[in-house]
Amino acid sequence: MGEQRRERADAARNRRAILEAAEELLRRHRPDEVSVEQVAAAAGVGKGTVFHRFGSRAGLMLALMEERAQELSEAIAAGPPPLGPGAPPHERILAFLDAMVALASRNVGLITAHEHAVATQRNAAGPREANPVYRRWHDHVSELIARARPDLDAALVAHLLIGSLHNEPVARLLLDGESGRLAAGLRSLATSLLGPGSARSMGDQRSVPGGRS
Amino acid sequence: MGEQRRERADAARNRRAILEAAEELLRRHRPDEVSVEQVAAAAGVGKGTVFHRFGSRAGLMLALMEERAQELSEAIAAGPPPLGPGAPPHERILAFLDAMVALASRNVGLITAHEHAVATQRNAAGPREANPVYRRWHDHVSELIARARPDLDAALVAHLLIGSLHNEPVARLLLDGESGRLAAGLRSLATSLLGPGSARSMGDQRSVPGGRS
DNA sequence: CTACTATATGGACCGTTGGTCAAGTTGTCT
DNA sequence: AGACAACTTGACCAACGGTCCATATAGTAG
Repeated sequence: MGEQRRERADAARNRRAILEAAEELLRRHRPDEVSVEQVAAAAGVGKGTVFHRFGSRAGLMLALMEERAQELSEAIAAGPPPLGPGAPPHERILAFLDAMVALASRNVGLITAHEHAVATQRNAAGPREANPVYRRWHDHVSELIARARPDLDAALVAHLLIGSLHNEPVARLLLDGESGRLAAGLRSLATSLLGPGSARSMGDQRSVPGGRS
Repeated sequence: MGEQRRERADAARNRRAILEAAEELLRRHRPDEVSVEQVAAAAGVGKGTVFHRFGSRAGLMLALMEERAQELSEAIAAGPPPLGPGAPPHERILAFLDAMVALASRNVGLITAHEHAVATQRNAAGPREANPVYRRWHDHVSELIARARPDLDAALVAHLLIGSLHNEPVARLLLDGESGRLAAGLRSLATSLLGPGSARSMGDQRSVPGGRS
Protein backbone atom coordinates (compact mmCIF):
# COMPACT_ATOMS: atom_id res chain seq x y z
CA MET A 1 0.00 0.00 0.00
CA GLY A 2 2.46 2.62 -1.13
CA GLU A 3 1.78 6.25 -1.64
CA GLN A 4 -0.44 6.94 -4.56
CA ARG A 5 -0.83 9.96 -6.75
CA ARG A 6 0.18 13.08 -4.95
CA GLU A 7 -1.96 16.11 -4.58
CA ARG A 8 -1.44 18.72 -7.19
CA ALA A 9 0.43 21.82 -6.08
CA ASP A 10 -2.49 24.18 -6.56
CA ALA A 11 -4.76 21.76 -4.76
CA ALA A 12 -2.46 21.68 -1.78
CA ARG A 13 -2.25 25.44 -1.77
CA ASN A 14 -6.00 25.75 -1.80
CA ARG A 15 -6.37 23.20 0.97
CA ARG A 16 -4.20 25.29 3.21
CA ALA A 17 -5.98 28.47 2.23
CA ILE A 18 -9.33 26.92 3.04
CA LEU A 19 -8.14 25.53 6.34
CA GLU A 20 -6.73 28.87 7.36
CA ALA A 21 -9.75 30.81 6.24
CA ALA A 22 -12.00 28.50 8.19
CA GLU A 23 -9.88 28.81 11.27
CA GLU A 24 -9.91 32.56 11.01
CA LEU A 25 -13.66 32.81 10.49
CA LEU A 26 -14.27 30.41 13.31
CA ARG A 27 -12.27 32.63 15.57
CA ARG A 28 -14.30 35.69 14.71
CA HIS A 29 -17.86 34.50 14.29
CA ARG A 30 -20.26 32.16 15.99
CA PRO A 31 -19.73 28.62 14.77
CA ASP A 32 -23.13 28.18 13.20
CA GLU A 33 -22.82 31.47 11.38
CA VAL A 34 -19.85 30.30 9.40
CA SER A 35 -21.18 28.77 6.22
CA VAL A 36 -19.14 26.77 3.81
CA GLU A 37 -19.74 29.43 1.22
CA GLN A 38 -18.24 32.05 3.48
CA VAL A 39 -15.20 29.92 4.07
CA ALA A 40 -14.80 29.44 0.35
CA ALA A 41 -15.09 33.14 -0.30
CA ALA A 42 -12.63 34.00 2.44
CA ALA A 43 -10.18 31.49 1.04
CA GLY A 44 -10.59 32.92 -2.41
CA VAL A 45 -11.89 29.71 -3.94
CA GLY A 46 -15.20 28.46 -5.18
CA LYS A 47 -17.62 26.60 -3.00
CA GLY A 48 -17.24 23.47 -5.06
CA THR A 49 -13.56 23.35 -4.28
CA VAL A 50 -14.19 23.11 -0.58
CA PHE A 51 -16.47 20.15 -1.03
CA HIS A 52 -14.02 18.63 -3.46
CA ARG A 53 -11.26 18.81 -0.91
CA PHE A 54 -13.13 17.93 2.26
CA GLY A 55 -16.25 16.13 1.19
CA SER A 56 -18.61 17.97 3.46
CA ARG A 57 -18.84 20.68 6.03
CA ALA A 58 -18.21 18.09 8.70
CA GLY A 59 -15.18 16.84 6.82
CA LEU A 60 -13.73 20.30 6.78
CA MET A 61 -14.17 20.74 10.49
CA LEU A 62 -12.73 17.32 11.09
CA ALA A 63 -9.63 18.11 9.11
CA LEU A 64 -9.22 21.24 11.12
CA MET A 65 -9.61 19.36 14.38
CA GLU A 66 -7.07 16.77 13.43
CA GLU A 67 -4.60 19.46 12.62
CA ARG A 68 -5.08 21.20 15.92
CA ALA A 69 -5.01 18.00 17.91
CA GLN A 70 -1.98 16.46 16.33
CA GLU A 71 0.54 17.76 18.83
CA LEU A 72 -1.40 16.41 21.75
CA SER A 73 -1.95 13.11 20.01
CA GLU A 74 1.76 12.69 19.56
CA ALA A 75 2.48 13.77 23.10
CA ILE A 76 0.26 11.13 24.63
CA ALA A 77 1.46 8.44 22.26
CA ALA A 78 5.17 8.93 22.60
CA GLY A 79 5.97 12.07 24.52
CA PRO A 80 7.63 12.53 27.87
CA PRO A 81 5.73 11.68 31.05
CA PRO A 82 3.42 12.39 32.62
CA LEU A 83 1.55 13.03 29.41
CA GLY A 84 3.33 10.31 27.54
CA PRO A 85 3.99 6.71 28.59
CA GLY A 86 5.93 6.07 31.72
CA ALA A 87 3.98 7.75 34.46
CA PRO A 88 1.38 5.94 36.54
CA PRO A 89 -2.16 5.99 35.17
CA HIS A 90 -3.53 8.53 37.62
CA GLU A 91 -0.95 11.06 36.71
CA ARG A 92 -1.31 10.44 33.02
CA ILE A 93 -5.02 10.95 33.22
CA LEU A 94 -4.70 14.17 35.13
CA ALA A 95 -2.07 15.41 32.75
CA PHE A 96 -4.18 14.49 29.78
CA LEU A 97 -7.27 16.17 31.11
CA ASP A 98 -5.35 19.34 31.74
CA ALA A 99 -3.88 19.28 28.27
CA MET A 100 -7.24 18.51 26.75
CA VAL A 101 -8.88 21.43 28.46
CA ALA A 102 -6.08 23.73 27.42
CA LEU A 103 -6.40 22.62 23.84
CA ALA A 104 -10.17 22.84 23.88
CA SER A 105 -10.17 26.29 25.35
CA ARG A 106 -8.27 27.47 22.32
CA ASN A 107 -10.71 25.77 19.95
CA VAL A 108 -14.17 26.02 21.39
CA GLY A 109 -15.58 27.40 18.19
CA LEU A 110 -14.13 24.59 16.19
CA ILE A 111 -15.51 21.91 18.45
CA THR A 112 -18.94 23.45 18.43
CA ALA A 113 -18.86 23.90 14.68
CA HIS A 114 -17.98 20.28 14.16
CA GLU A 115 -20.78 19.26 16.48
CA HIS A 116 -23.18 21.39 14.53
CA ALA A 117 -21.93 20.07 11.22
CA VAL A 118 -22.36 16.46 12.21
CA ALA A 119 -25.78 17.13 13.66
CA THR A 120 -26.93 18.89 10.53
CA GLN A 121 -25.77 16.12 8.27
CA ARG A 122 -28.54 14.81 6.10
CA ASN A 123 -26.71 11.55 6.04
CA ALA A 124 -27.03 8.83 8.63
CA ALA A 125 -25.99 10.10 12.04
CA GLY A 126 -22.23 10.18 12.23
CA PRO A 127 -21.31 8.62 15.53
CA ARG A 128 -18.80 10.66 17.41
CA GLU A 129 -16.47 7.72 17.40
CA ALA A 130 -16.13 8.37 13.70
CA ASN A 131 -14.06 11.33 14.74
CA PRO A 132 -10.52 9.99 14.90
CA VAL A 133 -9.51 12.60 17.42
CA TYR A 134 -12.30 11.72 19.77
CA ARG A 135 -11.64 8.05 19.28
CA ARG A 136 -7.98 8.39 20.08
CA TRP A 137 -8.64 10.40 23.19
CA HIS A 138 -11.33 8.07 24.35
CA ASP A 139 -9.23 5.00 23.84
CA HIS A 140 -6.41 6.62 25.74
CA VAL A 141 -8.43 7.69 28.75
CA SER A 142 -10.46 4.56 28.72
CA GLU A 143 -7.43 2.35 28.91
CA LEU A 144 -5.85 4.38 31.66
CA ILE A 145 -9.00 4.23 33.72
CA ALA A 146 -9.27 0.52 33.20
CA ARG A 147 -5.78 0.08 34.52
CA ALA A 148 -6.25 2.34 37.51
CA ARG A 149 -9.72 1.17 38.46
CA PRO A 150 -10.63 -2.14 36.85
CA ASP A 151 -13.93 -2.16 38.67
CA LEU A 152 -15.27 0.85 36.82
CA ASP A 153 -17.01 1.02 33.47
CA ALA A 154 -13.96 2.59 31.91
CA ALA A 155 -15.43 3.23 28.49
CA LEU A 156 -18.42 5.01 29.92
CA VAL A 157 -16.48 7.10 32.40
CA ALA A 158 -14.12 8.11 29.63
CA HIS A 159 -17.10 9.31 27.62
CA LEU A 160 -18.31 11.23 30.60
CA LEU A 161 -15.00 12.96 31.15
CA ILE A 162 -14.17 13.79 27.57
CA GLY A 163 -17.74 14.53 26.68
CA SER A 164 -17.67 17.51 28.97
CA LEU A 165 -16.15 19.44 26.11
CA HIS A 166 -19.27 18.94 24.08
CA ASN A 167 -21.39 20.46 26.76
CA GLU A 168 -22.83 23.81 25.85
CA PRO A 169 -22.68 25.38 29.31
CA VAL A 170 -19.15 24.13 29.70
CA ALA A 171 -18.24 25.47 26.28
CA ARG A 172 -19.44 28.87 27.33
CA LEU A 173 -17.15 28.66 30.33
CA LEU A 174 -14.22 28.05 28.05
CA LEU A 175 -15.30 30.90 25.85
CA ASP A 176 -15.28 33.15 28.87
CA GLY A 177 -11.72 32.26 29.66
CA GLU A 178 -12.65 30.24 32.69
CA SER A 179 -10.94 27.12 31.48
CA GLY A 180 -9.32 26.88 34.88
CA ARG A 181 -12.64 26.03 36.43
CA LEU A 182 -13.22 23.19 34.04
CA ALA A 183 -9.72 21.87 34.55
CA ALA A 184 -10.14 21.98 38.29
CA GLY A 185 -13.55 20.37 38.14
CA LEU A 186 -12.37 17.53 35.99
CA ARG A 187 -9.43 17.06 38.30
CA SER A 188 -11.77 16.77 41.23
CA LEU A 189 -13.77 14.16 39.44
CA ALA A 190 -10.76 12.22 38.31
CA THR A 191 -8.97 12.23 41.64
CA SER A 192 -12.14 11.19 43.42
CA LEU A 193 -12.63 8.36 41.02
CA LEU A 194 -9.10 7.11 40.94
CA GLY A 195 -9.28 6.71 44.62
CA PRO A 196 -6.40 7.16 47.00
CA GLY A 197 -3.13 7.01 45.17
CA SER A 198 -2.48 10.43 43.85
CA ALA A 199 -5.19 12.03 45.81
CA ARG A 200 -4.34 15.63 45.96
CA SER A 201 -7.88 16.79 46.24
CA MET A 202 -7.20 19.97 44.38
CA GLY A 203 -4.33 22.16 43.53
CA ASP A 204 -1.48 22.45 41.14
CA GLN A 205 -1.55 21.55 37.52
CA ARG A 206 1.96 22.20 36.52
CA SER A 207 3.92 20.24 33.99
CA VAL A 208 1.37 20.51 31.25
CA PRO A 209 2.61 21.45 27.79
CA GLY A 210 0.57 24.05 26.02
CA GLY A 211 -0.36 26.88 28.26
CA ARG A 212 -3.67 28.51 28.69
CA SER A 213 -5.25 30.55 25.98
CA MET B 1 -57.49 28.58 39.61
CA GLY B 2 -59.80 29.99 36.98
CA GLU B 3 -57.55 30.27 34.01
CA GLN B 4 -58.10 33.20 31.71
CA ARG B 5 -59.55 32.58 28.33
CA ARG B 6 -56.08 33.21 27.14
CA GLU B 7 -56.28 30.38 24.67
CA ARG B 8 -59.22 29.54 22.53
CA ALA B 9 -60.70 26.07 22.63
CA ASP B 10 -59.65 25.10 19.13
CA ALA B 11 -56.20 26.46 19.79
CA ALA B 12 -55.85 24.26 22.82
CA ARG B 13 -57.06 21.28 20.86
CA ASN B 14 -54.53 21.91 18.16
CA ARG B 15 -51.75 22.36 20.68
CA ARG B 16 -52.41 18.92 22.06
CA ALA B 17 -52.68 17.40 18.62
CA ILE B 18 -49.35 18.92 17.61
CA LEU B 19 -47.65 17.81 20.79
CA GLU B 20 -48.90 14.30 20.40
CA ALA B 21 -48.03 14.11 16.74
CA ALA B 22 -44.52 15.32 17.47
CA GLU B 23 -44.10 12.80 20.23
CA GLU B 24 -45.25 10.03 18.01
CA LEU B 25 -43.02 11.00 15.10
CA LEU B 26 -40.08 11.39 17.40
CA ARG B 27 -40.61 7.91 18.63
CA ARG B 28 -40.55 6.46 15.15
CA HIS B 29 -37.98 8.46 13.23
CA ARG B 30 -34.54 9.89 13.75
CA PRO B 31 -34.75 13.24 15.49
CA ASP B 32 -33.28 15.26 12.67
CA GLU B 33 -35.57 13.63 10.16
CA VAL B 34 -38.65 15.00 11.82
CA SER B 35 -39.40 18.33 10.20
CA VAL B 36 -41.89 20.82 11.48
CA GLU B 37 -43.91 20.36 8.35
CA GLN B 38 -44.19 16.64 9.00
CA VAL B 39 -45.38 17.28 12.51
CA ALA B 40 -47.96 19.73 11.23
CA ALA B 41 -49.21 17.27 8.66
CA ALA B 42 -49.39 14.46 11.19
CA ALA B 43 -51.32 16.68 13.54
CA GLY B 44 -53.69 17.65 10.77
CA VAL B 45 -52.91 21.35 10.93
CA GLY B 46 -51.04 23.82 8.79
CA LYS B 47 -47.39 24.53 9.26
CA GLY B 48 -48.11 28.08 10.25
CA THR B 49 -50.15 26.92 13.19
CA VAL B 50 -47.22 25.10 14.70
CA PHE B 51 -45.09 28.20 14.59
CA HIS B 52 -47.95 30.25 15.92
CA ARG B 53 -48.30 27.99 18.90
CA PHE B 54 -44.68 27.27 19.67
CA GLY B 55 -42.71 30.03 18.05
CA SER B 56 -40.07 27.80 16.55
CA ARG B 57 -38.98 24.25 16.16
CA ALA B 58 -36.96 24.62 19.33
CA GLY B 59 -40.00 25.99 21.12
CA LEU B 60 -42.00 22.95 20.16
CA MET B 61 -39.37 20.59 21.45
CA LEU B 62 -39.09 22.59 24.61
CA ALA B 63 -42.80 22.40 25.27
CA LEU B 64 -42.60 18.68 24.78
CA MET B 65 -39.72 18.39 27.18
CA GLU B 66 -41.46 20.38 29.84
CA GLU B 67 -44.45 18.15 29.57
CA ARG B 68 -42.39 15.01 29.91
CA ALA B 69 -40.33 16.40 32.74
CA GLN B 70 -43.14 17.80 34.78
CA GLU B 71 -43.68 14.76 36.95
CA LEU B 72 -40.06 14.61 37.91
CA SER B 73 -39.94 18.33 38.54
CA GLU B 74 -42.78 18.03 40.98
CA ALA B 75 -41.28 14.99 42.60
CA ILE B 76 -38.03 16.71 43.41
CA ALA B 77 -39.74 19.89 44.51
CA ALA B 78 -42.28 18.42 46.85
CA GLY B 79 -42.42 14.66 46.55
CA PRO B 80 -41.52 12.00 49.07
CA PRO B 81 -37.88 11.34 49.91
CA PRO B 82 -35.37 10.39 48.78
CA LEU B 83 -36.30 12.17 45.58
CA GLY B 84 -38.10 14.97 47.34
CA PRO B 85 -37.00 17.04 50.31
CA GLY B 86 -36.19 15.30 53.53
CA ALA B 87 -33.42 12.90 52.70
CA PRO B 88 -29.75 13.77 53.05
CA PRO B 89 -28.12 15.38 50.00
CA HIS B 90 -26.18 12.31 48.90
CA GLU B 91 -29.25 10.22 48.71
CA ARG B 92 -31.25 12.88 46.98
CA ILE B 93 -28.59 13.27 44.35
CA LEU B 94 -28.37 9.56 43.72
CA ALA B 95 -32.13 9.31 43.54
CA PHE B 96 -32.32 12.21 41.19
CA LEU B 97 -29.65 10.88 38.88
CA ASP B 98 -31.43 7.57 38.67
CA ALA B 99 -34.72 9.24 37.92
CA MET B 100 -33.10 11.51 35.39
CA VAL B 101 -31.55 8.62 33.53
CA ALA B 102 -34.81 6.73 33.56
CA LEU B 103 -36.64 9.70 32.18
CA ALA B 104 -33.98 10.42 29.60
CA SER B 105 -33.88 6.86 28.40
CA ARG B 106 -37.52 7.19 27.45
CA ASN B 107 -36.90 10.45 25.62
CA VAL B 108 -33.56 10.27 23.92
CA GLY B 109 -35.02 11.31 20.63
CA LEU B 110 -36.65 14.32 22.15
CA ILE B 111 -33.49 15.48 23.86
CA THR B 112 -31.48 15.07 20.71
CA ALA B 113 -34.11 16.81 18.65
CA HIS B 114 -34.14 19.75 20.99
CA GLU B 115 -30.38 19.90 20.85
CA HIS B 116 -30.50 19.88 17.10
CA ALA B 117 -33.22 22.50 17.00
CA VAL B 118 -31.35 24.90 19.22
CA ALA B 119 -28.14 24.37 17.29
CA THR B 120 -29.85 25.01 13.99
CA GLN B 121 -31.49 28.17 15.18
CA ARG B 122 -30.72 31.10 12.93
CA ASN B 123 -31.21 33.24 15.94
CA ALA B 124 -28.59 34.05 18.54
CA ALA B 125 -27.38 30.92 20.24
CA GLY B 126 -29.87 29.86 22.85
CA PRO B 127 -27.96 29.03 25.98
CA ARG B 128 -29.00 25.77 27.49
CA GLU B 129 -29.93 27.55 30.66
CA ALA B 130 -32.75 29.03 28.65
CA ASN B 131 -34.28 25.60 28.90
CA PRO B 132 -36.36 25.71 32.08
CA VAL B 133 -36.10 21.99 32.56
CA TYR B 134 -32.34 22.03 32.40
CA ARG B 135 -32.22 25.06 34.63
CA ARG B 136 -34.42 23.45 37.25
CA TRP B 137 -32.41 20.25 37.25
CA HIS B 138 -29.16 22.09 37.37
CA ASP B 139 -30.23 24.30 40.23
CA HIS B 140 -31.40 21.25 42.11
CA VAL B 141 -28.28 19.20 41.70
CA SER B 142 -26.06 22.18 42.12
CA GLU B 143 -27.55 23.07 45.45
CA LEU B 144 -27.39 19.53 46.73
CA ILE B 145 -23.75 19.25 45.78
CA ALA B 146 -22.98 22.54 47.42
CA ARG B 147 -24.50 21.28 50.63
CA ALA B 148 -22.76 17.93 50.56
CA ARG B 149 -19.37 19.15 49.42
CA PRO B 150 -18.97 22.88 49.89
CA ASP B 151 -15.40 22.70 48.66
CA LEU B 152 -16.42 21.70 45.16
CA ASP B 153 -17.41 23.89 42.24
CA ALA B 154 -20.99 22.78 42.56
CA ALA B 155 -22.35 24.56 39.51
CA LEU B 156 -19.70 23.09 37.28
CA VAL B 157 -19.98 19.57 38.62
CA ALA B 158 -23.73 19.75 38.18
CA HIS B 159 -23.22 20.67 34.54
CA LEU B 160 -20.86 17.76 34.19
CA LEU B 161 -23.30 15.28 35.65
CA ILE B 162 -26.46 16.45 33.92
CA GLY B 163 -24.65 17.25 30.71
CA SER B 164 -23.95 13.58 30.24
CA LEU B 165 -27.40 13.30 28.70
CA HIS B 166 -26.36 15.62 25.91
CA ASN B 167 -23.47 13.39 25.03
CA GLU B 168 -23.87 11.63 21.74
CA PRO B 169 -22.09 8.39 22.69
CA VAL B 170 -24.06 8.30 25.91
CA ALA B 171 -27.27 8.96 24.04
CA ARG B 172 -26.57 5.97 21.86
CA LEU B 173 -26.19 3.90 24.99
CA LEU B 174 -29.63 4.94 26.10
CA LEU B 175 -31.00 4.19 22.69
CA ASP B 176 -29.59 0.71 22.96
CA GLY B 177 -31.41 0.12 26.18
CA GLU B 178 -28.26 0.23 28.24
CA SER B 179 -29.51 2.95 30.50
CA GLY B 180 -28.36 0.84 33.41
CA ARG B 181 -24.76 1.44 32.48
CA LEU B 182 -25.21 5.17 32.50
CA ALA B 183 -27.06 5.07 35.78
CA ALA B 184 -24.34 2.97 37.32
CA GLY B 185 -21.61 5.16 35.91
CA LEU B 186 -23.16 8.31 37.21
CA ARG B 187 -23.64 6.66 40.55
CA SER B 188 -19.96 5.80 40.66
CA LEU B 189 -19.06 9.36 39.92
CA ALA B 190 -21.47 10.77 42.43
CA THR B 191 -20.56 8.44 45.25
CA SER B 192 -16.88 9.02 44.67
CA LEU B 193 -17.40 12.72 44.77
CA LEU B 194 -19.71 12.87 47.72
CA GLY B 195 -17.25 10.91 49.70
CA PRO B 196 -18.14 8.13 52.11
CA GLY B 197 -21.65 8.52 53.31
CA SER B 198 -24.25 6.64 51.36
CA ALA B 199 -22.50 4.18 49.19
CA ARG B 200 -25.25 2.11 47.69
CA SER B 201 -23.25 0.82 44.82
CA MET B 202 -26.16 -0.24 42.71
CA GLY B 203 -29.69 -1.28 42.97
CA ASP B 204 -33.20 0.00 42.99
CA GLN B 205 -34.47 3.04 41.32
CA ARG B 206 -37.92 2.87 42.74
CA SER B 207 -40.09 5.78 43.55
CA VAL B 208 -39.52 7.21 40.16
CA PRO B 209 -42.65 8.18 38.34
CA GLY B 210 -42.86 6.45 35.03
CA GLY B 211 -41.28 3.08 34.52
CA ARG B 212 -38.57 2.11 32.13
CA SER B 213 -39.16 1.90 28.44
C1' DC C 1 7.53 24.23 -27.11
C1' DT C 2 3.53 21.23 -27.94
C1' DA C 3 0.32 18.00 -27.02
C1' DC C 4 -2.07 15.42 -23.94
C1' DT C 5 -4.42 13.95 -19.71
C1' DA C 6 -5.55 13.49 -15.02
C1' DT C 7 -6.82 16.61 -11.80
C1' DA C 8 -8.80 20.76 -10.07
C1' DT C 9 -12.04 24.55 -10.29
C1' DG C 10 -16.22 27.47 -9.72
C1' DG C 11 -20.64 28.88 -9.63
C1' DA C 12 -25.24 27.97 -11.40
C1' DC C 13 -28.36 24.83 -9.76
C1' DC C 14 -31.16 21.72 -6.61
C1' DG C 15 -33.90 20.03 -2.66
C1' DT C 16 -34.95 20.82 1.84
C1' DT C 17 -35.72 23.33 5.90
C1' DG C 18 -37.09 26.81 9.42
C1' DG C 19 -39.55 30.67 9.46
C1' DT C 20 -42.95 34.72 7.73
C1' DC C 21 -47.24 36.82 6.38
C1' DA C 22 -51.51 38.64 4.48
C1' DA C 23 -55.91 37.12 3.83
C1' DG C 24 -59.61 34.41 5.28
C1' DT C 25 -62.05 31.76 9.23
C1' DT C 26 -64.01 30.96 13.71
C1' DG C 27 -64.57 31.09 18.70
C1' DT C 28 -66.25 34.07 22.24
C1' DC C 29 -68.13 37.92 24.57
C1' DT C 30 -71.70 41.33 24.99
C1' DA D 1 -76.74 38.90 16.05
C1' DG D 2 -72.78 41.65 15.59
C1' DA D 3 -68.12 42.71 16.51
C1' DC D 4 -63.58 41.71 17.39
C1' DA D 5 -59.65 39.34 18.51
C1' DA D 6 -57.67 35.09 18.26
C1' DC D 7 -56.71 31.61 15.20
C1' DT D 8 -55.52 29.13 10.75
C1' DT D 9 -53.35 28.44 6.47
C1' DG D 10 -50.30 27.45 2.66
C1' DA D 11 -47.86 30.07 -0.61
C1' DC D 12 -43.69 32.29 -0.12
C1' DC D 13 -38.83 33.49 1.28
C1' DA D 14 -33.92 33.12 2.32
C1' DA D 15 -30.23 30.26 3.46
C1' DC D 16 -27.86 26.25 3.66
C1' DG D 17 -25.33 21.96 2.35
C1' DG D 18 -24.39 19.53 -1.42
C1' DT D 19 -24.09 18.24 -6.72
C1' DC D 20 -22.59 18.77 -11.44
C1' DC D 21 -20.08 19.59 -15.37
C1' DA D 22 -18.09 22.70 -18.67
C1' DT D 23 -13.86 24.82 -18.34
C1' DA D 24 -9.08 25.65 -16.91
C1' DT D 25 -4.68 24.16 -15.43
C1' DA D 26 -0.53 21.47 -13.47
C1' DG D 27 2.40 18.03 -14.70
C1' DT D 28 4.62 15.33 -18.04
C1' DA D 29 6.10 12.90 -22.07
C1' DG D 30 7.88 13.51 -26.64
